[in-house]
Amino acid sequence: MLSTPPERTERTPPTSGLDYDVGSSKAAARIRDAACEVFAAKGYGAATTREIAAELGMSPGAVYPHYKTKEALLFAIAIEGHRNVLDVISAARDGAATPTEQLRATTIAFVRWHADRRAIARVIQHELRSLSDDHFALVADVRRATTAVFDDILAAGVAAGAFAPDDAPTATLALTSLGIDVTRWFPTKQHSDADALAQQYADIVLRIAGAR
Amino acid sequence: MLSTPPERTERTPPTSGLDYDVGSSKAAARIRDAACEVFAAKGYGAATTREIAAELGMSPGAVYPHYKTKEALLFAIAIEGHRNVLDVISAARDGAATPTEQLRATTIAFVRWHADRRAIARVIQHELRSLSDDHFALVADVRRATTAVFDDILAAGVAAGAFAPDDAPTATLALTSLGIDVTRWFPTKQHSDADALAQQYADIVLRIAGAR
Amino acid sequence: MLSTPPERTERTPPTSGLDYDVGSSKAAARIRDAACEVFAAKGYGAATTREIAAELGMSPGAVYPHYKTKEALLFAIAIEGHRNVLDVISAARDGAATPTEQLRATTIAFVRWHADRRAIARVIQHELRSLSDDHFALVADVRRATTAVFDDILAAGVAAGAFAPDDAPTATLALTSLGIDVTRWFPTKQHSDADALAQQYADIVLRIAGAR
Amino acid sequence: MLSTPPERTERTPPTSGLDYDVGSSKAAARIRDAACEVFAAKGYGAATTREIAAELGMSPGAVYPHYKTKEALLFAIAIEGHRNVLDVISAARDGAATPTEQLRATTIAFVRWHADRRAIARVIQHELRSLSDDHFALVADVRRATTAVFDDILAAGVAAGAFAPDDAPTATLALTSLGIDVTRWFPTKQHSDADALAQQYADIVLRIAGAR
DNA sequence: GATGAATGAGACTTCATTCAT
DNA sequence: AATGAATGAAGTCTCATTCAT
Repeated sequence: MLSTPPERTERTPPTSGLDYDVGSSKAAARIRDAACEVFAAKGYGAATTREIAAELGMSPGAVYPHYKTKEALLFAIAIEGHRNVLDVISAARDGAATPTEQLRATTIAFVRWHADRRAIARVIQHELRSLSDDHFALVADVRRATTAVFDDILAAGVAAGAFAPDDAPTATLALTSLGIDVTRWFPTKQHSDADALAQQYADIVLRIAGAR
Repeated sequence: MLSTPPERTERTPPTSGLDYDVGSSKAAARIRDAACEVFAAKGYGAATTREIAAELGMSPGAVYPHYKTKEALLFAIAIEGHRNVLDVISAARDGAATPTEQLRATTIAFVRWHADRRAIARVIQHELRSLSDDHFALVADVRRATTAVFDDILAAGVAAGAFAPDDAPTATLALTSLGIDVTRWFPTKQHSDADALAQQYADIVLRIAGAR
Repeated sequence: MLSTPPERTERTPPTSGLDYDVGSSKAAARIRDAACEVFAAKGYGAATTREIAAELGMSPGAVYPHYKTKEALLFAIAIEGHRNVLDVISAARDGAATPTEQLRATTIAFVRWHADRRAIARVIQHELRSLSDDHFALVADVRRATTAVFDDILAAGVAAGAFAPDDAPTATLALTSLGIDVTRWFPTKQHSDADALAQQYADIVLRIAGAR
Repeated sequence: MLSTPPERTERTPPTSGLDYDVGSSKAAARIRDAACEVFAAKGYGAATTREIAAELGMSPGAVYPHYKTKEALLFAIAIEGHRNVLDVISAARDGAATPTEQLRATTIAFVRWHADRRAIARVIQHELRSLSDDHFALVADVRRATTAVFDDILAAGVAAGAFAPDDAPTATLALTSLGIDVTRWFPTKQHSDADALAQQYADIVLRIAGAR
C-alpha cells in the first residue's frame, strides 16, 4: 500500500461495537487519554472540555476537529476500553489449557487491567449512563461478549467436573463485579501491588467457582 | 414547647461522623430524598439544584434555607447513609450467635441494603470524591466502623476455627466490594429479587471465608 | 380583582397567533424592546444576547428567566409587532366610511407604522426566517389577517365602482410592499417626515387602485 | 501567454465603485456564487465561511486565498450585483425610444432582475449594513447611478408631457422600492412567473408616473 | 492553491447562589 | 420559609482566520 488514507472520527457507520473507528490520529489519541484522566477524576458530568484541553496545552476549541461533542469523546473512550478488556481476557483464555487455568488466567488479566488502567476502567464502568442510547447499545455489545468469555469458561469447567458453583451465572456476576469494583478503591495502603491482588482475587474466584 | 426552632445544617460542630445533625426538619428530609434520587441518577456533578427543587415543586432558592450548599446536601446524605448501613449490619450481627451465622446475617443485610436503597447506596459509594476534605474525613470515620464489623466477625471465626480464608483482610475487602457493587448493576433480568440475591451472595461469601 | 397572577412566558399553548402571552412583566417588556433595537440594527443572526443584556445594564444570564432562548425573544417581538400592525390598520379602517377613505386611512396608518416604529418593523419584515417552524406558522396567521384587511377594502371598492385596479390582488401586494419597504430606507434626506410620506404614498396607492 | 497571474481581491485601489476587480478567477467566481446563496438564505451575520466552503466541497481555509475576509466576499458580491443591475437597466433604457417606453422597459428589467436573481438581489438589498464604511461608499456610488437612470427618465417624461406624477422623486422611490421588495417575497403561490409580474408592475409604475 | 488542525474570541445557555420581596 | 429575578462564573461549542504541510 502506498499511502494510508487519513482517518476520521465517525467514519464507520455505527452498526457494531466490535469494529468502530475511534479516532486514530495522534492528536485524537492524546485527547482521548487526557479526557480519560479528567473523566475518571471528576466524573463525566463534572469534567469540562476546557480542562481536557488545558491538560494538553490546547485551546478549548481544539478538541472539536477531533471529536464533535464531549459525548463523542466519552463514546470513543468507552468503546476502546471495552474492546481492550475483551482482547486482554480473550488472550489470557487462549493462553491457558484447562478451564481451571483459564479461569485463573482471565481473572488475573481482568483484575490487573482494572488495577493498572484505573482511569479508563473507572470511565467504562461508571460513566456509561452519559452515553447516548445509540452509543450505549454499541458498547453493550462488547460488554456482552466479555461476559460470555467468563460464562463459557465456567460452563466448560462445570461440564468437565472441574467447577461446582452454587449457580454459574451468579458466579460470573460475582467475579466480574469483584474485578470491576477494583476501579473504585485501588490502591489502598493494604493493596497497592496489582499483581499480588490479582493472584489473591484469582484464588477467591476459584473458591467461588468451587474449583477442586 | 410550642414550636421547634428551625434546624440548620452545620449546627453541630464537625467533630465526629458518628453523631451529626443532618437536617432534622421534615422539609430537610424531603430535600435530602429528592437530592438523593437526582445525584444517583446523574451523578453529583451533573445534578442541578434546580432539578432537585423542581422534583419537589419548589423554587430554586427554596433549598438554601435548609442546606447552605449543594455539597452540604451531599454530605448530609452521605453521613446519614453511612450511619444507616452501620446500624443495619450492627443489628444483623447482634441478632446472630456464631461467627458463621453473623457473617451470613451481616452479608445478607449489607447486600439487601445496597439492593433496596439503591439511590442512596449509589451516592455514598460513588460520589464521595465531591465532598470537602473535612466532610470526607467525617464520612470515612463511619466507613471504618463498618469495615471493622466485618473484620471482627472474620477474626472471631478464624480464631474459633470456623473460617479459613486465604487472607482475612482480603476476604473483608472482597465481601464488601461485592455488596457495594450491587448498586452499580442491580437489578438485571437475572437478578431482580433482592432477597434471593442476598442469600446467594451470602453463600458465596461463606465460600470466600472458607467456612466449614 | 384582588391579585393578578404572575405572568409567564409561553404559558398560553401555541394554538393561534392572535392570542398569545408574550411576556407581560415589566422586565420582559424592557428586554423585548432592547432586543428589538439590536435585532434591527444588526440582524438577528449577528445580534448577541450579551449585547441585549448590556443595553439594559443586566448580566448576560438575566434574560433567561424571561425568555428561554434568543429565538423565543424573536418570536415574542414578531407576534407582538404583527398584532400591533393588525390593530392599527383595523382601527384606521373602522374610522373611515367609504372604501376610498378606508384605503387612504389604512395606507397612511400602515406607512406611518413602518416609518415610526422602524426597529420592530424591520424585525417583523426581515427576520422571520430565523423563527422555528411552529412559531413562524403562528406569525403567518396574523400576517394573513392583515393582508385580508386590504384585500377586503379593495374588493369593496371595486364592487362599489370606486376602484379600478388592473388586478386587485396585485394591487394589495404592491401597496403592502411599498409600506413594508419603508423599513429598509426610511428616513432619507428627502423623506424624513413620516406624516408627509404617508400622505404621498396614500396618493400613490389610490392611483394604483385606480380610484376615481 | 503561458500562465495567468493569480487574481487577488483588493488589487485595484478602492477609488470608484464603477470599476473594481472583484476576483476574476474561476474559483473566485464559484466562491462568490456559493457565498451569495448562503448569505441570502441566512443573512450575512448568520452565514459561516465553513458553510460556504462546504457548499463547494472545499475545506474551510480554501476561501482565503481568494478573499481575505468574509466581508471582502460580501463586498465583491455587492459591487458585482449593483453593477449588473445598472448594466441591465441601462441596456433596457437604451433599447427604447420614448420616456414611456423607457419607463416600461427599465421597470420590467428591474423587476425581472430581482425576481430572477433572487439570491444576489437579497444580498445587495438587505446585507449592505455589514460592509465596511469604505466599501459601503463604493457601493453607494453605483446605487446612485442606478437611481439616476429612473430619475432621468421620469424627468424627461415630465418635460415631454408624457408623465404627471404627484412628485417625481417620490415616484422614483416608489418604483425602485416595489422592485427591490420583490426579493423579499417572490415567488408566492399567486406570483411565480417573473415575466408576468414584471408586466403587471410596469403597468402599476406607469400609473404612479401618471402616464397618459 | 488546498488542507485541516489550531487559535482566540466569543456565542448561547446553564448553574450555584444571593437577596429583595 | 419561600419565591424567582438576578448575578458572575463557567460550560459546551462555533467561528473567522492562520499556518504548517
